[in-house]
Amino acid sequence: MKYAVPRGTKDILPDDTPLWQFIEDTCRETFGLFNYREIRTPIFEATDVFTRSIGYTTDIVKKEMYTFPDRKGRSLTLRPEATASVVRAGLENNLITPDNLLKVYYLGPMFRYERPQAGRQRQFHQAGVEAFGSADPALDAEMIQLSVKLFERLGLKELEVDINSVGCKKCQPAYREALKKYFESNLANLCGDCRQRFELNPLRILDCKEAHCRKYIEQAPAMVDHLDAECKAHFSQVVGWLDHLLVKYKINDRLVRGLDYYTRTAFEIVSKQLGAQNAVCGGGRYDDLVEEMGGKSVPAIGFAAGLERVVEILKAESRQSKIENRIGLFIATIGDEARQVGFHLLTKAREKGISADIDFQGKSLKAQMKAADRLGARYVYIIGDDELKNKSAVLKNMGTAEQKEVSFGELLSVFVK
RNA sequence: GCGGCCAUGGUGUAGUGGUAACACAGCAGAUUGUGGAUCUGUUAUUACGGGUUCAAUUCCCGUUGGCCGCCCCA
Repeated sequence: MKYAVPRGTKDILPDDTPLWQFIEDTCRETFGLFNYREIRTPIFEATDVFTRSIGYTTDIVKKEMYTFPDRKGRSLTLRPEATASVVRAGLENNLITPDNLLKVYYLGPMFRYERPQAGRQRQFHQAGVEAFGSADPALDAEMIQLSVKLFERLGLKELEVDINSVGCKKCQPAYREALKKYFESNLANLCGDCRQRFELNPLRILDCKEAHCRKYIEQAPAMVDHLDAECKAHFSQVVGWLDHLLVKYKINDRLVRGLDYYTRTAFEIVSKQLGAQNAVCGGGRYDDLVEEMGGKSVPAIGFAAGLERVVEILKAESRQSKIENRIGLFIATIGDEARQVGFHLLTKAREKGISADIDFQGKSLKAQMKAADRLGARYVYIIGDDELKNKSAVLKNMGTAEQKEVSFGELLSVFVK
């Protein structure tokens, strides 16, 4: 094989596209129900758009971005996620202002240079929403409800919603100190990675899966206990709204997200049906990002769902219900003249909205029938020399094998009714 | 970036140090103008490069890729 897809990318083939289309349609519909409107931003941006928003110390920025100079030497980057792009677009087009509530959604490919693994690719697809202009806890709850509804409509089961609050600029530093103080004495017992995290971002220690680290993590102080009054009130109202909306959730005070811009509410939906990469969706509030990117102070919240992971689950559940791509009519012909007439009828059928096809490989009638069968054609119209004289031919129902004589003129009316 | 496992026709799988087996799919045919059943025939330089050997698909090394885990995240 001379050419192959680049590592970590995949072709989505015709057998799978119906499933993808179902997922995409369901996303659009569900987001629409919650009054989100679609936004489409470029697939690459000036590198700064991502480095400044996602954070210089995150893995994404440090080692996972596809960054390249264009012909004029500008540094561009394939988007590793879409929130930064949406903020940039919203600011540039004056859609994000303190007084305007903006609800947008997006759908599309993202790029991260990582080692491929189950549920992890270098090009992958996300569907996400962002809401700007409100710090209302009800909005946080609505967004979590939206993500749950989305997966419900997609038909996913066995999901768990985890939520936490990571505090804000004011109270998070104190919590970091508290964590450092706690881990300091046990530093020698932690794994090498955690010792690094201790310096760079102690919050991430909470995420460590090493068994011997977990012993210490369990006893570590929780962010929830270190929130300032406002963050605490916000979090309890989010939880209150979730209860009111009957959304099931689990407070997970060890939940930490990997992007630097999150504040207050952080949430994740994980599936028990996936491997190590088990999050189907993650998101949270980012009240400082808009200002950091040059806008006024505008609170915001969003989440993104990983579509490959949804596909993986739906395939495993084989719940895709074989969304078949059948055609309505196949026109089988014998001889050149019949083919010309057949092609004419084919055109008319298509004009009437009937999906239809004809042979292009010079096949025998038998082989044409076989081809029609494989295409799942509901009907085959068989035209030969005799039929040309009578302007009438046999229409065969491929399901029942019934045949009846139908004139050229009547053919389409049979389908219309 | 690190570790483990793996790499045979379109697909899924056998197998052996001496030039590849099976299933399914595909194509062609089994009386002349008709599909889905059956039968027959047909479809592979055994990922790439190098090494050991009289001889490698089978052994060794490297490369590339895949899967799984770490990391990280969706």
